[in-house]
Amino acid sequence: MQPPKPTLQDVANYAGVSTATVSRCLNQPDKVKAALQEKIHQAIQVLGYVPHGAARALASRRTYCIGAVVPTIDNAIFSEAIQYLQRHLAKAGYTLLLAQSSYSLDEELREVQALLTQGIEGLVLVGEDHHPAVFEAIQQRNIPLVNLWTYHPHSQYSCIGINNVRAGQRIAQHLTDLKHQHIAVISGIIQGNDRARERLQGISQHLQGKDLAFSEDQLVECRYSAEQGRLAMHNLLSRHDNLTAVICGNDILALGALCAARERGLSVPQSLSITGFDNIEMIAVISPALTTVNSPSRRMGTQAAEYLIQQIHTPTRTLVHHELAADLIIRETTGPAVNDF
Amino acid sequence: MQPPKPTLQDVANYAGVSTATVSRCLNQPDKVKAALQEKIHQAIQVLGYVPHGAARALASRRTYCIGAVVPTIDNAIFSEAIQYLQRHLAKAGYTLLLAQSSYSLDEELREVQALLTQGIEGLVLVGEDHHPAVFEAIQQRNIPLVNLWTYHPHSQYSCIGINNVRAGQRIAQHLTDLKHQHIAVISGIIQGNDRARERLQGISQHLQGKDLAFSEDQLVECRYSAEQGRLAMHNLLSRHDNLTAVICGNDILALGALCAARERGLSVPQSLSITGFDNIEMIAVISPALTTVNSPSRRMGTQAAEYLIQQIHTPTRTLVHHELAADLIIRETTGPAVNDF
DNA sequence: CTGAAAGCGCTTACAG
DNA sequence: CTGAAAGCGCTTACAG
Repeated sequence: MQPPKPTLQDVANYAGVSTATVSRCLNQPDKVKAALQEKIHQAIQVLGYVPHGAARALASRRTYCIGAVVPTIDNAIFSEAIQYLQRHLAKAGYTLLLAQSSYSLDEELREVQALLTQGIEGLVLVGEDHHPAVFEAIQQRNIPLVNLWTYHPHSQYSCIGINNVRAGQRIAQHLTDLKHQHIAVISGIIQGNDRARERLQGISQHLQGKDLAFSEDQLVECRYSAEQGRLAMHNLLSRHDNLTAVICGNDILALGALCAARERGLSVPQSLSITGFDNIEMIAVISPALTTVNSPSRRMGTQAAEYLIQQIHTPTRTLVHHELAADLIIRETTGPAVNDF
Repeated sequence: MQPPKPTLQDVANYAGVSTATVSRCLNQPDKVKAALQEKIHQAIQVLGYVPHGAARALASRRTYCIGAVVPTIDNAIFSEAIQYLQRHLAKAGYTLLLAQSSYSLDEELREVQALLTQGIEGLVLVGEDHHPAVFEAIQQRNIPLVNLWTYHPHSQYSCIGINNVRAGQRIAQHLTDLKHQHIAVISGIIQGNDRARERLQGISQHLQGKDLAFSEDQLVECRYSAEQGRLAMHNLLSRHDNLTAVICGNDILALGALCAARERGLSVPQSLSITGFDNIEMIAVISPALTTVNSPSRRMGTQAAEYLIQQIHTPTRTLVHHELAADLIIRETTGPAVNDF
């Protein structure tokens, strides 16, 4: 039924040359006479030859694979970044190996080890916090690493991302500028998520700077889903009757919060302001359009690819600390506080 | 600086055993004495040994890799399916290799060839239409294949998906049941997208069955983005002043269409009904909540994993044709037609 | 239960 | 420009 898959040896035999020549024809065509190339390509065509990647990788000590592990692919900002990362890597002849950590650092470590086994030549992770064994393994193999969505100018690892503390401060400031004094937060799970932690820190710092208390009962942590955001909002609203603004950890959460406000007959932004984070495409076209902070996902993907490719091509392991803008995008869900209690 | 990465040989030397024993210890631990296992694991620990996947794949002729190529990862239905596919494969010890085709069959072929080079043992694609060379290559290597999002009971390839023609009919029928007579369609690009083509076909068939004309000027094709949907809607609305319903190719397009209707002061569903497709999470929590058709992405991902794993474990190449329900989900964007012209 | 040895399918100095 | 041959790091009958 199935003829065993042809090997490079088969191609060589068919074309009447050595395997070395076929290999060169594939990898360094300029070193092979045109006439032979012709013959060889014909043989490849006829036999339906497809190179054996593992054999090639073993012999050449190159895999042309880059690994990435993101918390989840099922979040527009990550899938966008991945899309651009992959596209950019492909242009340079690299393949992206993608894994998910589900926001668990232990899971991330396991995925990194699997990627290492696959022979990745570069790695992109999300955030600054990782299992120590990740750093060890990467360093031992001298593999370039870049952390996305985080910016720490003095980190000993490369990063391309945003200043999350500042982003948190900025969104909080937008609200205090509007005279809000009773502000709550719906955050993603902080555990294992340094971006969420730092944003919350920024919010908390800003509020304290304004002499506004920010205590535990003004915070709800939940998974990033619309339904969770909706429940969290109901929760907050029934615990506090004086809230005028709610900061959400991402846009999906904010959409759920918006839904809850609607269910309670609270108009946004007249009686309640709501903010998101990420600026995913669709929140601009809904009504009311969501005030949010832009997450430059595509640029992160593209720049991560550029950095890694450059690092692979040059032996020097120079770090990069690149801060991208996290612009506040004011739309329709935030307005002046109504402090009529 | 960097000690060269340790090989299995190094581990064997350090533990004072042969490479065969280390290999067995890793792959068939029950065949190795506990005392030796202890020693070997210690050696692995100390040396920081990570197996060389390419060498293993070459020697064992197994990669434990499954390939998938989807049009784009940046679409919730595909990323959800991929997420579940990956999770399920991981449980069985398989790694997912993911690629994107950008809705191009030629690009899909290139990606499949790259995956073949990587040594995939199974393949999942989206849709029924693929480059002939894809089928040839897959067949020559006797690799199990499953097509997602499509259901054709007599296809010579396995499929797990929905009946797109029927789904199109159903959504059109929902509208004609509501007495709509002037219906337009905003579809994704049909070229290279058999799902979109078949859904459109279903819509068109149903309308013709009701003696409702469906001509070219009632159709706009565009990329799947909110902004494109918005523009398409404005386009349709300025060309036709009697439209009472618009069927959109997916939820994102529908969100854009909803935005355009709002911009023109048309209330939905009072003066215009709008439908989506896919049932992505967030469209349930916005207002008005979108009427749509459910796309069982997660189940497709899970079932594809199950099928491929089973096919890899058994030599028989039995086909599966699995139809999943594409339920119509009626929410707030559809209502009775106002035929007051 | 363990080891010696062949071999998986390529690439790459080296020699010509 | 081309070929013979070694070797990449594993696995797996085979023998003991």
